[in-house]
Amino acid sequence: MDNRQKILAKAEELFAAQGYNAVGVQELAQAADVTKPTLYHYYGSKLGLLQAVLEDGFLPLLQQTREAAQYQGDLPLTLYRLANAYFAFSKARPGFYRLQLSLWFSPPESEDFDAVRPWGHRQQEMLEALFQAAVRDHGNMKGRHRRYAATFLGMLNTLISLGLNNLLELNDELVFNAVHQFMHGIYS
Amino acid sequence: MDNRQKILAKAEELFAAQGYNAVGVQELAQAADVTKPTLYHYYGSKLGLLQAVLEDGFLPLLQQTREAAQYQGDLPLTLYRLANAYFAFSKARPGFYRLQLSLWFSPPESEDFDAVRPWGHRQQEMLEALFQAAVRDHGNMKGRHRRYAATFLGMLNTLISLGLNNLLELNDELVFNAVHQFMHGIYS
DNA sequence: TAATATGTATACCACTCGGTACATAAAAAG
DNA sequence: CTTTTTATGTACCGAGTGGTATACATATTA
Repeated sequence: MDNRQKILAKAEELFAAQGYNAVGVQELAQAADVTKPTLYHYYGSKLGLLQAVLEDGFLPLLQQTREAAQYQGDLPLTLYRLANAYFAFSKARPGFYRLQLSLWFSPPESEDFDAVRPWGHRQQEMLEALFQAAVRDHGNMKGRHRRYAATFLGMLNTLISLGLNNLLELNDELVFNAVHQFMHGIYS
Repeated sequence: MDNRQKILAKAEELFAAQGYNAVGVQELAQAADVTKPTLYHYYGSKLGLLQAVLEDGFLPLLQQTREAAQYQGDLPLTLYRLANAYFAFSKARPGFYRLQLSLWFSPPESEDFDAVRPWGHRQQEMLEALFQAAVRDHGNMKGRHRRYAATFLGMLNTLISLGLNNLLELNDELVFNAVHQFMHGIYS
């Protein structure tokens, strides 16, 4: 593994464990067994490193969830696949998912939040497009696709953060129940 | 308003807007129109100030929600009152609620998280006691009170954070729908 | 009026922060 | 074999960090 990747991996690990602001560049370079100018050579700044970490995690997440979010006439099935994709990703890369969640809830005026904002929008857009497409078959959803997208992702993140803290097992039964409960909220 | 309160109010405001780590003690004292030793005179340390801010917010929150969480045989009604209490509080003190949420999602090894942890537990205990009490009338809930407490609070926080960002209006209809949906998840 | 807390200000501490100027090493290209 | 690009190390920067020693002012109490 070259220095570039070593830095990226350690950054994801330390940012997830201690938070972006709490980790110093010096500490980071030391943990990656590299000197500070080397780090700056590759990533330009601490914020640049954070952005690289986010891109490294969000690109595969978005790719995998986009595939699952293709609507083909069966909304519960699509949501089921989507929830599974999210759960699988959070299990495969728990550190990144933790980091991403904590950034998402960080204060709206901070530079950390600015770094996740665009990725949050891309997720939101993907989900909105899904619920928009489903309006054809579920007329009563009309005009609510934005709200559905936000609450669905919120529900998933609630469950995932419980899963990350071992308070819940993210198994098939849970996925089924969660989607069922969410669909019930749409029908009624 | 005396200096003590001025410091506390500014701290809540700045911590909520920029994050605990991103705000310096110097900056804080300046914003409260006070010198640094004055701040240390009252609160001892930056962490001590954060703890005071949390106590100042969580004590009334817990008091108001505890009253709403008294189970008297009607679970949907209790959850309805509880959700209303949470929503009302988040509207009354949006800055504090934001801060509390962001701390709750900050990395588990950070000192910020240590500061909210006990308050999170007290909320969790209150909700567990409620669902525990409701087991008498809802046998199928048995053994799941921990999960119900966590997911119910998670749902409320999802909605509240959408409300704080003006993506959702936290009105009576929403409370009704949310509780209804949650109860459906219990029955089925 | 004297003694005692309480509150506030000046000036400083050692340390860490993110970031960089500059020299050198290694490798690729001519 | 030289030149140029890419990569890494040494040593440093000014600014800001959380925190404090100490003196001074203002009340309260004896």
